[in-house]
Amino acid sequence: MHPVNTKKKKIRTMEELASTIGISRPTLSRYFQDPESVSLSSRNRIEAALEKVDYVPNFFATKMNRKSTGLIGVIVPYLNDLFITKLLESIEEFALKSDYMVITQSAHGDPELEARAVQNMMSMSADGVIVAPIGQASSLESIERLKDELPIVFVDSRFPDNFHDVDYIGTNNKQSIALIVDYLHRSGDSPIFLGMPPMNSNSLERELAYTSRAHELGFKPEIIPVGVGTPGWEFEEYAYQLMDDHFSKGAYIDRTILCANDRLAIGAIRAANRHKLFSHGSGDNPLCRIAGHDDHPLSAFVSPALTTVSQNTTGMGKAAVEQILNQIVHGKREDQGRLRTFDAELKVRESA
Amino acid sequence: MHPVNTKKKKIRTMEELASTIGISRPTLSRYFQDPESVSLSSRNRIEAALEKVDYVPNFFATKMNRKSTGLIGVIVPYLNDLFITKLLESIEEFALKSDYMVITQSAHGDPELEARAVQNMMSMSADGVIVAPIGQASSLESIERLKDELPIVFVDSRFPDNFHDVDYIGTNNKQSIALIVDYLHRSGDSPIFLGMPPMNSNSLERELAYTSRAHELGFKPEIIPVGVGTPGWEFEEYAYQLMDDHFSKGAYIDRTILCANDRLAIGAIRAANRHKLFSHGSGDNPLCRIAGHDDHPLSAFVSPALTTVSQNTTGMGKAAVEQILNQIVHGKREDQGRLRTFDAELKVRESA
DNA sequence: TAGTATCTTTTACACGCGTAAAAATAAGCG
DNA sequence: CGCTTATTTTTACGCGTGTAAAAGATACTA
Repeated sequence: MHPVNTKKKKIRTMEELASTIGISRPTLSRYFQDPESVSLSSRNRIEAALEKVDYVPNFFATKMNRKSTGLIGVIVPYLNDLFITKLLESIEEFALKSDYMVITQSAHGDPELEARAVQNMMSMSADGVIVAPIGQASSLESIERLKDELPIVFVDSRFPDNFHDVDYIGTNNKQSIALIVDYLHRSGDSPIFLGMPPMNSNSLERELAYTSRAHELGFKPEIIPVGVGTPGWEFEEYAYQLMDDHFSKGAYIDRTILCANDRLAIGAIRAANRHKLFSHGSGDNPLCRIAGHDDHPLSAFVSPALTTVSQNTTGMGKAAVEQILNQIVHGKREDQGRLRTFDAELKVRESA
Repeated sequence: MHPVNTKKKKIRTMEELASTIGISRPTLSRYFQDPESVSLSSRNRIEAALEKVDYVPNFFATKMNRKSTGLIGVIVPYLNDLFITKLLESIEEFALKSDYMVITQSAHGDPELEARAVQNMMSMSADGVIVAPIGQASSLESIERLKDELPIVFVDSRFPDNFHDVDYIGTNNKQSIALIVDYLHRSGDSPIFLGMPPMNSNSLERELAYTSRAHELGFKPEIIPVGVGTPGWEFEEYAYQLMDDHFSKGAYIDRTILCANDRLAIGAIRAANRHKLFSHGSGDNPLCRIAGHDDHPLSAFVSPALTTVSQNTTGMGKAAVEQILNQIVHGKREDQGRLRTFDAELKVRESA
């Protein structure tokens, strides 16, 4: 299979290509935007030529003088989280299906980088921007400016006290937390709650949902106090340290711990394993139970496999794209943003 | 803290801004590229004006008629892998330090999307492109074209039989595998090898390194045959299914298994746990040992914690940026690409 | 076949900014 | 203060493409 070194002739500009074909450049331009907009004869000549030639339209020139850039921006808080990357994959999948190109920028947990990402999106005149904000630390000012300029949609997390006119796609935390709380409550000990440091809206919403459901079920909610120091974005490590500390003191060792997300749960499970709180194989009931939230891709692979509730990342990605496209097409900016929340499904595995 | 709604005046073009300041546009243009290139008096007037105004330069126009776009493209095979995202974070960190903007495109494991990503990079005239190819399935043709047009660097994985003139940054698989093989060999049973389906260069290199080291140490290398069916990119699931199957038949249950990467190891550990192959707490020696490769961010959190060797992602990201910048600045395209491989460190934890 | 409606292509201009060359200003110097 | 040189600013043009308006081609009717 020796590759025939048929180096195609390199063409640099549309002008050049047009003249070699023998048509005018604007005709070619229109062909690239919609092959149907050109007569059949021209189309055939163009496509024949494209076979024998190596031409890539200039990205900047094509986007420059155009009402719609065909770009959808995505701003994510960080990348070292498989839930976020799953969401990102889903967004890209559906954006591509609608012939949009996705430009992704990660804030790497840094508000300044998030602000810069916002600038980039405005600078590129993205048709719309899907934002998974880093949370409380976000620069509201910069996101405010983004909102004034471009259609935006929040996904995963939002700002409950601001941006009421912005669409939001997320998990129905009230439902998902109730689902897992109910399960834990009826299958054993009532759960206590391990939250994340108050970084984004999910953090708060899930804690409130837990408390509220506890009251409805008639047990006393109990929340593990957050640890000291700055936990950063290393959720597993944070939860591990915190719970290892507690377990060492004999605290919580026989409790059912509901974690605000799977990454925390994975850290907590690690701590529990270190203290042998799961008595596998020895017949008796485990002392400790741990449950999570999200259905993180690796949650089925830890031991004991994590009982959790699944977030519908595919649905959320699809919905985020739909909402942003809706704004792009209809240009509607209503007083009240549309909220689309997705119900979670219970994933009973081994840890609870 | 009611935000003072000091909506800054929106300025759309540099022309507009220049006229409100009272200087010419080119002066402003030069200020944005290098504030020092403008006289102090102009600089002060410009900076004073920028305080009171909301202006973002047009991304496309600024990149269009310029020899250097200031863009570094990064093409990754997929995003659902924390090793890749760690690498990505490192690349972005160092690119930003050199005032380059990073454009990331994921192939999502699909050769067609990878080819499209390549097109995008050429279309955007990135100053250089860092490519972590999806591997054997990659469209060599499209990467070849990319190489002809722009400076490129391979990272993580490469094409051993082609592209000898392309720089490569990766892990020194020979060293890293020897490191872990030696450790396993001297601390217990000699390891057998669980590879990944032959998808990228690491797959092959690590298997060869294992075999070679086995011969040097004087034990017979043994490689677990790859499973049937298309394993896709779900390494954990693949390894879990494969090893669960073997363990069910009693195969390999008392062996030391070296996995080609941590994601496989996590799947294998899960299978081993299901078959209770790690007899924790019962005093006797574990029947089975499992080791990985990469030091995946979650490998310390599975149980038993994964013994592995760490890839230096930070160093690799830094080196990748350095190499691409080197090509950009010196424009050198030598016959032989520079290979920079990083040694790994042993991370002894619990699983072996 | 002339005339009109329709479809296609081309001409002509615009987009927002970079940059080389020209002009203006400032600085140095006797 | 006039002249030369160094520095800064401005003028003028170009980048590669989109797109509205004008021109041309085609089809259809009477």
